[in-house]
Amino acid sequence: MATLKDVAALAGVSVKTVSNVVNGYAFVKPENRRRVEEALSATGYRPNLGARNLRRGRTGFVALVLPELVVPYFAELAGLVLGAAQEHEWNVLIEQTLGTREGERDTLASLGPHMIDGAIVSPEALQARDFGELAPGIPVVMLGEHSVDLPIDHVGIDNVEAARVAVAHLVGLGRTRIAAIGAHPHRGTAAQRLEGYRLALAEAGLPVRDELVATALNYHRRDGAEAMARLLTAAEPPDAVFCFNDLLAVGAVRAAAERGVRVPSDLAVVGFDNTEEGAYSLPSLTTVAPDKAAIARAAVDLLRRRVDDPERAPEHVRTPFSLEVRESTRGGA
Amino acid sequence: MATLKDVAALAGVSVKTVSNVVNGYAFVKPENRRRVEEALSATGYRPNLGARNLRRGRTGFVALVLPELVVPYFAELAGLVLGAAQEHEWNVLIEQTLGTREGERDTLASLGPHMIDGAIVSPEALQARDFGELAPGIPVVMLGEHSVDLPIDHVGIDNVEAARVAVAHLVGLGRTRIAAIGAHPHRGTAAQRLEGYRLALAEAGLPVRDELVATALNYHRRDGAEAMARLLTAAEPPDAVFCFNDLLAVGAVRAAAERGVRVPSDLAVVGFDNTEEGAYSLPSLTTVAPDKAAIARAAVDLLRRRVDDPERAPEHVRTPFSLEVRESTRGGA
DNA sequence: CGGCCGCTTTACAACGTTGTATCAACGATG
DNA sequence: CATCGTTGATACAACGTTGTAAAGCGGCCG
Repeated sequence: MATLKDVAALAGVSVKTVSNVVNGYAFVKPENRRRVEEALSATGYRPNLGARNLRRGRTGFVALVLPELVVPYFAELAGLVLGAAQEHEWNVLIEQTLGTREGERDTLASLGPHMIDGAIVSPEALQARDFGELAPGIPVVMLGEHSVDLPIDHVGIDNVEAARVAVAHLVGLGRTRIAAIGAHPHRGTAAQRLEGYRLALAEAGLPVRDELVATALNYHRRDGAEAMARLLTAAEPPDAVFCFNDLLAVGAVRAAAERGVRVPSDLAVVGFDNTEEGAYSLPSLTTVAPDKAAIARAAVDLLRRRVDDPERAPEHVRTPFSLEVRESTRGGA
Repeated sequence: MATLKDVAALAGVSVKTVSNVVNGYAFVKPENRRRVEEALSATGYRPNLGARNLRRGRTGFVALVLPELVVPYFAELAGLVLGAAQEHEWNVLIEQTLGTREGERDTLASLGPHMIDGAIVSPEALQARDFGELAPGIPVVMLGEHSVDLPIDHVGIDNVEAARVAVAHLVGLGRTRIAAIGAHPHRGTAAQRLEGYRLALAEAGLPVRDELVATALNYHRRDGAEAMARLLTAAEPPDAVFCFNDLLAVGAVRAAAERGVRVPSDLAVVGFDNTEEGAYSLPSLTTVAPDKAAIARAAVDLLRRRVDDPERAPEHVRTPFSLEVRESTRGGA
């Protein structure tokens, strides 16, 4: 592998002159520039980024820390972050937390100080809170959960309002026994969506029944199916359900179908995340659609600004969302 | 950020002694070891991986190059590769090709020689062929496509046989007008699955009808739906369809449903990849199930061995698969 | 007692790059 | 003609780490 030294020797100039050419320094004699460029392509020189970074103190890597890639929302988001990062000439290192905090702590602690310029973190459960101490000094942008008390940049939608809109839509269909799937003891977003759920019910003068609020410890299809199965055994089963993500909704739809409950006529279903899967499922899912591209872009932009100026005040960017109304709440009753 | 020098100063020993302690060198006087360890934790020392790697010539990074993370198969695979890589103390850098080769070439060419120890590549279209020249000298393991002529390590299932089994299953249900969705001019796997399809038909004494073989330029849900819509306009529409991945199958199922064609009674559907989505869709998808965990493990293992010994002969690892029979081919006419 | 060996530590160089200081050549200015 | 500023090139040091060679210090053996 050719180094600056090799190129310099071939071109008959000093190492620094080659470096200058490579970095576009203006004052190089045309003659020398030509010779260097020739030597560069002759040797197929590629700068050693490791060495360059060591010298410059930047690495060109950012970490994207998220729970699981198998969750389509995160996969879609990761894809968009990859794209956005590319425009900043950043390479993305993906770390899966899988819910466990220890492994996470280790990787980030060892990787943290030197190998990454910053991190975009989609926190699960408690992680948001103690992230500051976990990665001291690393520029971090947080996704999803909005913890105003933390002095950390943050991007996300208004979860309370989004949930309220979703449930209000169900109310507008005339449903009265509206269930929720996705309550979670430690997840900030879960608390916020539950809050929006309660708000919408209150606005409609409907009671909040505890037996209609189902907990989901993970947000996978299986959990949605199990929760729905439980809800359907109630004396008075729900006529609508708001699921805190699309996977839960997919599971819920299946559990309903397996028990002969028809969607949307017997049960209207709303999901969250607007994954492509939900748009193609049978029936297609009405869902809260966060602008994922905007989230990815905002996160990377925010991280860029934080890296450039570590002292700036933390910013909270609120990205837009919309409600995609599809078959799972259309027609029927 | 503390460096070896800082720690050495604090402990009153040389930089190298600290380095020795950090790296577990045996011959350090207990007294010194203790002092160094104290200084280490007092300063919260973290080795600068960039510097270490520059010195050692290894980076601890591997690239995972794949078409798109939004395709669930790749998301699931990526998750598994991340896990497998962790056991080798590798960090994974994910690159999306999005089908375009230029961007791909650039990233890998610049990243290639110095920042990654190797790459696991899931090639799309032509990429397999010219990958050797694209990333000269980088240890590479190829996924999916089996090009025996390339002197490159490779992991994958027997696509011809898998497709044959899938279509044979449809034949076994008594279907006679069996369509295929996913033919592609440049994709190696597409050619192989088509081959298996033809084989199974031939074995059953069924003709291969060109009008029943649908091309799909991408393997997204939309493409499956469009292809199915075309197939259903035929004079004699198919009574079964073998889709080259689950996304195509999901799209096909939806297109069928929108036209009142029932699955599986009117149309039996088989997918490929065994994504979770297919297991929960309505109806759930019969699908070819490659052992994804085995693929991920084999790929990382193979890469490890290649990195350790660049001269070894390329190996082709064939991972197992099975056919998951579900609702989309169960019961019905 | 001299030489050798094993343990322990250290100085030094090197990985490949870039910032800084320096120097030389040159034309312009007073 | 002396001085200055601009242009162009270079040597050197440094980023933080580790491999190498070597040296100091015992003790053991001949």
